Amino acid sequence: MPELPEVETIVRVLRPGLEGRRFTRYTSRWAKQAVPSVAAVRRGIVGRRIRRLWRRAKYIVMDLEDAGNAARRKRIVRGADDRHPSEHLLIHLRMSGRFEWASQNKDKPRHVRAVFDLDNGRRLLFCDQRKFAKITYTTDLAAVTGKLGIEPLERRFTSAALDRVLRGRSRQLKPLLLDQTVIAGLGNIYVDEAMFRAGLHPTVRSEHLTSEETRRLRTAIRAVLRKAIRHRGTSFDEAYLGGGMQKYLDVYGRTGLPCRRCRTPIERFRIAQRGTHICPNCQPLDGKR
DNA sequence: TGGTATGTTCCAAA
DNA sequence: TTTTGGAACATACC
Repeated sequence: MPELPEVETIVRVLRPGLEGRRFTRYTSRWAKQAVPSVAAVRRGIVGRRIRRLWRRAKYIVMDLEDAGNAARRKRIVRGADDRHPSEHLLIHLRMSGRFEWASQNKDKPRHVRAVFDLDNGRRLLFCDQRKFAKITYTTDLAAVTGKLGIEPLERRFTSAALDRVLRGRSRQLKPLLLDQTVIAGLGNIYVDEAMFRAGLHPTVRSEHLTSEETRRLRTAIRAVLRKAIRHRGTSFDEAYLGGGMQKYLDVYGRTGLPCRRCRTPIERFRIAQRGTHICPNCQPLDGKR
């Protein structure tokens, strides 16, 4: 489910309830979800304060306060300080991970895989129908996130930067845009949406884009992500937050419906095992590419 | 019953 | 070496 805009939305929603709080208890109902292990996550986070909650690509990142006692301090990586905390809890939601605050006057949430208790008595539930999500405790953030590519909403993501990405290899455009080591945070929905906005066919070879097409693609990626964040992401079922972006999708999930721009029916096919949606008229594939 | 799913990773083949 | 395809992970829904 979640791509960059959904993860960003979740971080913004959770931040007031988590920053400054301390974990008092962590229990897991799905051991394989915890990395490196349930015990290691528990040792790493219980008793620790969450200094900051932020997002890197599709990861939810919690910076943990450095340990307060001498025994723990010894274990901390050298150089850790307020600006560069050395201990982190990372959550990757994969296909179906989601957070929910425990509450008595609601139905029991389904697929609860982990429970986090906080020092103010609140309880955060982590649910994950398909059990693909990962909860990682690490003292080496770069070991987890170091291979991720550029953040598409950062200033550094210029047309020139995208141009380098596209020309540095010879791949079909869509699989390249989905590659987290190249651009970090795009998923199947927003890649399809961005390519539609840019008028580009998903199988175009990346190195063949003109500089004008590259500029259009950069603008399209940023616009679609910003719009999705503004609408709090895309919801596909009742489970998720109530984001409203699905109302504004142009191609994803609109197979057979008329293109909003030219009325041509939207087509769906498969690239790299991913359902792919295009308007064949707005996203032509000219011969040589 | 079989096909599908918004993600990632690993392996094999080209 | 790079790119691509397939399977795996695990479950629910249509």
